[in-house]
Amino acid sequence: MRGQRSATLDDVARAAGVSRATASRVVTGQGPASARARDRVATAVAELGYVPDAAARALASRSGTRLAIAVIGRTAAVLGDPYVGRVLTTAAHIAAEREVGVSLHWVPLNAPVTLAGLAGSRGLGGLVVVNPTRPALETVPRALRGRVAAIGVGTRDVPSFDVDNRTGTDGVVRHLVSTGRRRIAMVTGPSWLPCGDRAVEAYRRVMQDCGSETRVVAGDFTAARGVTAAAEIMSRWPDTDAVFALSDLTALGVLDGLHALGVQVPADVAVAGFDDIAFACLSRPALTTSTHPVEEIAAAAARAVLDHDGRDPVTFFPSRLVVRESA
Amino acid sequence: MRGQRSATLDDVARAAGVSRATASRVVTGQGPASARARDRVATAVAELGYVPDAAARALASRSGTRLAIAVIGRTAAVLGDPYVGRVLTTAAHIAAEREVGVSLHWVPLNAPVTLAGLAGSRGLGGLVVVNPTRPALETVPRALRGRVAAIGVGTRDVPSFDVDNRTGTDGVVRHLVSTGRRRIAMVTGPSWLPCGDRAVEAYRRVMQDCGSETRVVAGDFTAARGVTAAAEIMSRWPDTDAVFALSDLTALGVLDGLHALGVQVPADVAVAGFDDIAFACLSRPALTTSTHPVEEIAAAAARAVLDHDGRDPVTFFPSRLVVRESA
DNA sequence: TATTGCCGTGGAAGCGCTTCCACGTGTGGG
DNA sequence: CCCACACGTGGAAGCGCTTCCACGGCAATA
Repeated sequence: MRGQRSATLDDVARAAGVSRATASRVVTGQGPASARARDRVATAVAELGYVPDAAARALASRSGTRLAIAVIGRTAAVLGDPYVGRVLTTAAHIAAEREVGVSLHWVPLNAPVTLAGLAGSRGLGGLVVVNPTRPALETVPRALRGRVAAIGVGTRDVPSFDVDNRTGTDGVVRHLVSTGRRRIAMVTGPSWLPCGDRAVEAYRRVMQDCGSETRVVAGDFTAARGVTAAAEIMSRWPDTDAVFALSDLTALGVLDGLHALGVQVPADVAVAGFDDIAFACLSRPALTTSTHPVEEIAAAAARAVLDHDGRDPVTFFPSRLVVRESA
Repeated sequence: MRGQRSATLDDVARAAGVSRATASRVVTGQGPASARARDRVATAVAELGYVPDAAARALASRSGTRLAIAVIGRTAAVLGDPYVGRVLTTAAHIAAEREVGVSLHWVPLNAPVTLAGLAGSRGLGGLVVVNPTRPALETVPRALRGRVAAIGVGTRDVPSFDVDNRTGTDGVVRHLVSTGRRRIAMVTGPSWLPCGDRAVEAYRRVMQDCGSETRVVAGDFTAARGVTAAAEIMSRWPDTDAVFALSDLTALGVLDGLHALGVQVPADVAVAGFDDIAFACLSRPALTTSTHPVEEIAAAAARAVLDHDGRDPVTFFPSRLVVRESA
């Protein structure tokens, strides 16, 4: 068992009988190196169990070797959300392809911890901000601009990637109308997330087209809120015949809340969600919803920051209606 | 608008009219500094928008400022699993308390990418390995030993934290027995995860105690597997009157598969899961299960590596039976 | 007034790595 | 046979930061 100190590149170079410069070239695979040198260094690396120091490497090469994901949100709940899990999974994949690490940051809303501190910019290859708010985005250090992308919100400040929840909502609500529903309530997302506005707008338009009043209650994308929202809606508008929630989690909660109220779904009230999460097809009745290609979106964002390409400011990914039993 | 290069500590020192050493002391808050110096440096920092470079800091101070979470698993699915999301949430919190970052790594089973490469040890304050396999654990660089903890598996190699799924399973299966079930099938976890062994053992013991045969099929903690497992069980042992799955996700899938087969739950077959995930109470019928204090476990593991305390090698957290409608 | 002690400070030495540059070598063409 | 040109190599200069150490100035003590 060797001493405490872990092996450095100098140790490797010495063991291999070459200079540190040569050892570095071999280890990184950059620059010329004779077969002989390559061999000896490789042997030494294996023998000493050498692992390059990420910090030193980042410092010397002044290049990013890390993809940071910052999740903005009011509570810890956001990280428990399957949505974030899918984003992280995807990011981890893209990062693995590029051989960069992923760092994860949870930024509370109205955070004293800003994205600036988070970044510690050297060694940061790119930053993907999930559900950014404008103030949060403004704390991104200047040096990083151009290596930042947003997902979950369409903003023009940085390249953004999001699902097209305008047409998605349109599709769902029209489906409800086409099955004879007219008194349709909507549970939105949290008010600090502007992405819901486009959806609400789409909903209003359809309601207007068929001469119905709008029934909007604020949500927060959680299942718990769905339960209370169901009660709220049925007490404010007892003749409601359909509920559309901008999140499957919430829709599932609505299903539960309605069940507790003794309301039959879809016989009495139809329920539809948005996202098409894995559980959507496991609920009873199975949830009608609209897809949300989270993986595609996250991959696009991760690639955008890592490749540093100057893309269109906002990209919307299409959402597709999935009709199951609940509506 | 200042030049491209972001401000360094030298810039701050110059602007404040002090030496770099003093500036460093003020910024880190370590070491003596006069009120005057503190003031001037603080002003300069604010003015220049200075952000310390994490890499350089880690390199110079040779101290860890990052908590790494490595998730071991066969497919990307593991990261989509709510379990991992909860672990990450918790880790992010603990890390935020300690003012360290979190990095996330997905390590495929039989990974060419080992935990060694992941670590790039400098700047790593600790490593929590989720669902470690012994080979994976062996790739952890020596320098890191003592700053590594495992969760999701009880291993003696490093401090480990896991739910006590032996007594948890015992509780669930005895509950099934107490409600008159005798022909109970079990869907296990993935075979590469040794943690399931203790659970299977507990199940076998109860079955033996009441003179029933064991009916075990291998699972993988996914809902999809639950659907196929239900079909498999009902065709192999048509008289089965209860199914216990070691994961709620799988149990939910079993519910779905049984429904497709026209089997009534719990009338014909009782179903129970393990984990008590959020969706457990949203399914119809609501799922009977046993708790899994993921947050507590993850917090304990994160604290253990960050505080570098020499705790007991294996800690099991108790699981509590939650009876709902499905069993 | 001379001596001891302490505190705030700046100089300088690295942390482990990448990369520029200059320096031999060995090859091909003139 | 000599010059040009590659190519592989080692020396050395940093990357931005922390921290050791020695130094000067001040107040407290003799």
